[in-house]
Amino acid sequence: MVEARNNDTRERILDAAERLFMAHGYEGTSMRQITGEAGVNLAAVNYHFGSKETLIQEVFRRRLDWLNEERLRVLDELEREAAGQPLKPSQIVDAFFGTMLRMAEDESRGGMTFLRLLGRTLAEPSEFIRGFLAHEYKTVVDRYKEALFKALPDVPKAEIVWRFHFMLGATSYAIAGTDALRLVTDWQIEPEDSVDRLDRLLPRLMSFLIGGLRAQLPQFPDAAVDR
Amino acid sequence: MVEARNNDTRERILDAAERLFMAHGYEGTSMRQITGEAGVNLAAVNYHFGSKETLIQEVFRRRLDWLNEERLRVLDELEREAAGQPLKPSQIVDAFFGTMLRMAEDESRGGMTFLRLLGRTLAEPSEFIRGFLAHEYKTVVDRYKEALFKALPDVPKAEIVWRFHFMLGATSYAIAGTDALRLVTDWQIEPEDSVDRLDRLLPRLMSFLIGGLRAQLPQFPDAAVDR
DNA sequence: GTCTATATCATGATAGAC
DNA sequence: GTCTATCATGATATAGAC
Repeated sequence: MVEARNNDTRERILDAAERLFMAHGYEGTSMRQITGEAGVNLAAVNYHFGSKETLIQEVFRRRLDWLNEERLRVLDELEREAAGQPLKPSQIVDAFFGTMLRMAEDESRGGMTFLRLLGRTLAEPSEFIRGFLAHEYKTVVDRYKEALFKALPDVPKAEIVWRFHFMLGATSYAIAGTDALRLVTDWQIEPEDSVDRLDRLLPRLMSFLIGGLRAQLPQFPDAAVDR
Repeated sequence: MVEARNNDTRERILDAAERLFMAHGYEGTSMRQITGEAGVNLAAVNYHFGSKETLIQEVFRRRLDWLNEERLRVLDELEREAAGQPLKPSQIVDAFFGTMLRMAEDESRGGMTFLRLLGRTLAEPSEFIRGFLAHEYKTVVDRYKEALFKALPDVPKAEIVWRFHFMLGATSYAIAGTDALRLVTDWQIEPEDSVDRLDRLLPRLMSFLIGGLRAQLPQFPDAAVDR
């Protein structure tokens, strides 16, 4: 809490916005709340970011740039080591989802706050948010899809894409960590089973995802053609 | 579109609210949008429902009452037929998630619109919404948890609860059917692989969920005790 | 760069005529 | 039950002094 008194304001705004968007959503958070929590003037947001839309984009960009580069780096590394052989599905799943979850252990990269924001936002209705997220993600998702195609040559590609989709959903939901889920599930949790214990969540989630990814292929009730 | 000219207004409001909340979220939808689309007067919402909060609760209650009763009915039926024997996990999963997805084939029960709204709302940040959803769901989730405990006696209960949680996430995400996902996944979809073809989605999702539910148990890296 | 003050507009809700 | 008119509030954004 020293040093560059300058971009301090900028960072304080981003931190407050990250936390509040996580807690109340984009539409549910006002600029007054953000500047109030950041302890800066109301006008500072527009000065530094231009608009509320640009602000949330910056909130994501600040974290996602690193995450997606890291995901590509890890995949490159795995493929280099494999020297042309297909990877194990569990390696790919861990490189994509594990890297994301482990990021939450690093407070300087947003910690659980950003992870939860990300989980919630993937289901967010605002079109422009989903739009730029899709753009941020496109390259990395394409690379991972290709890796999965190679790793699972017997599974139809459409099936793999759907299962990627299901894995994203299970993970987003798990990391969104809404209180609703604690209520819905509402079990007597032991401390080591808490949502916040990422070291316990990660192996659990990985088992589930890999089980789903490698599940028996579906039996369609009828080879019906288009209606 | 005739008959009771009276509660017609009420239904029109509920229909419009359902669609708009699905498309833009709770905070992102205004009463003016709702009454505009419903073709009724702005004051009608407050007259019929009292407030925006009560309105969205009614939007959900109208559909969830039936769904959750149906889920209990189907589970009762399965347990009656099993006569004390544990059910197959796939039967339980289908009774819970399959019943939900098949509801979307019935336009008079909200169709895809309500299904998507439901998927998105489970990750919604607004506390009061998650609060009453949790309340609506509590009984049915408890019953299904018990059924899963019996069906999978070798799997620790905490593990089953987590996997239920993951299944909910994968399903919510799949039915939320955001355009973002089409972009993220962005494959050349064949018509029969479209999000809207529930008859194709259901078997796919079931395979994935059951694969995840029955996956190998996780290996925790270290039997660490509390910090 | 940061502040105050304010412009402009949209929101949820209600009072009261019909 | 339905309408018009309006209130009170809070929203995003900006102009202009310091």
